[in-house]
Amino acid sequence: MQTTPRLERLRDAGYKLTTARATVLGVIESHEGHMTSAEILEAVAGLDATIGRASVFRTLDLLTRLAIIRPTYTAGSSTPTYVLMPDGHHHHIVCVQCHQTIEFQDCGLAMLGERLEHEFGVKLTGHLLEFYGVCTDCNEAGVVDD
Amino acid sequence: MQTTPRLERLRDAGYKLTTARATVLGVIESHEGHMTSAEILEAVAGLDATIGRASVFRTLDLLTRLAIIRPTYTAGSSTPTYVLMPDGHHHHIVCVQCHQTIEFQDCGLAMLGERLEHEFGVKLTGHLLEFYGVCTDCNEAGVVDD
DNA sequence: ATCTAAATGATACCGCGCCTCAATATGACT
DNA sequence: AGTCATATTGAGGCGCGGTATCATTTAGAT
Repeated sequence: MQTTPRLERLRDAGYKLTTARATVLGVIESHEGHMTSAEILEAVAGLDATIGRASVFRTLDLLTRLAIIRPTYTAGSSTPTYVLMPDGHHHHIVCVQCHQTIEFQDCGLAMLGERLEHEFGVKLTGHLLEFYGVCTDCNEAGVVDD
Repeated sequence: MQTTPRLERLRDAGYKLTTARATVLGVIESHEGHMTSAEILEAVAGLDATIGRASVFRTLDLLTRLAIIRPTYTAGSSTPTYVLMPDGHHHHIVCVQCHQTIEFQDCGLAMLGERLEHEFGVKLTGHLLEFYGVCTDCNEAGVVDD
């Protein structure tokens, strides 16, 4: 089986490296952005039709628990989009009008993270920082706001 | 109709102040924490049985668009929990094992926000900062991790 | 009081995500 | 390499969260 850094993380955590898991992770990694579960399901089915829906969802849950990906709300109230957190963290801006996301690098959060670990006795593995606002396009499109 | 600061925000944005909206917002405000849609539905039904499910979900969407609340996926991939963002922002730690959330105050993000506004030409209204990790309890419960 | 348009509630519907369980594949051990 | 225990899988069905529809009601302006 292939051996990518992220797959190793699975093994290190005591999980088996299976085709289903490798495929799901591969899909997300190659996309390098936000994907809905529907998109992931479709892409996985395209690569390997023998992989079942259930396994995809199970893998998504697993990857989430390992802080490799993170479900995040962007559009409707349902169906999260999954975002890859290459180094355990991710940062973006979400336009509340058009749901476009702008990713950005960052940030003085490592320090804050360490402080929190001591303060609350937790072991942190990653973080997500989301800003909300109105993007340039939507702003110009002219919402009667201010 | 009642007049709370947050309800005024609805009116200012051009929305009508209805019983359904006031009730939903009241439920979330009085809970002051994370609530699933099921919990909100139940609480609303308890207060006013004439309010329909659809309106509750519509209101949740509306409040989200106004950055008054924010859905976040703390547990599974489905069913987000809604968190109140009193001042347009919120910060918490999510345990990836038991899904407990620890809220904390913050943070040097105002400065970062301003920088981003200039850099990307967006108008920010709020932000959410989530840390992921393992809480003390789960850590002691002994996961074979390191 | 009147009027208009936004908002509501009831219901039915759709599809995401989960559960179950027998079959399979992984990784450890010999 | 072969064997074995066990985690994991895939298929399919199910539950339910969330949405669409539409006639009715309500907020708010005049």
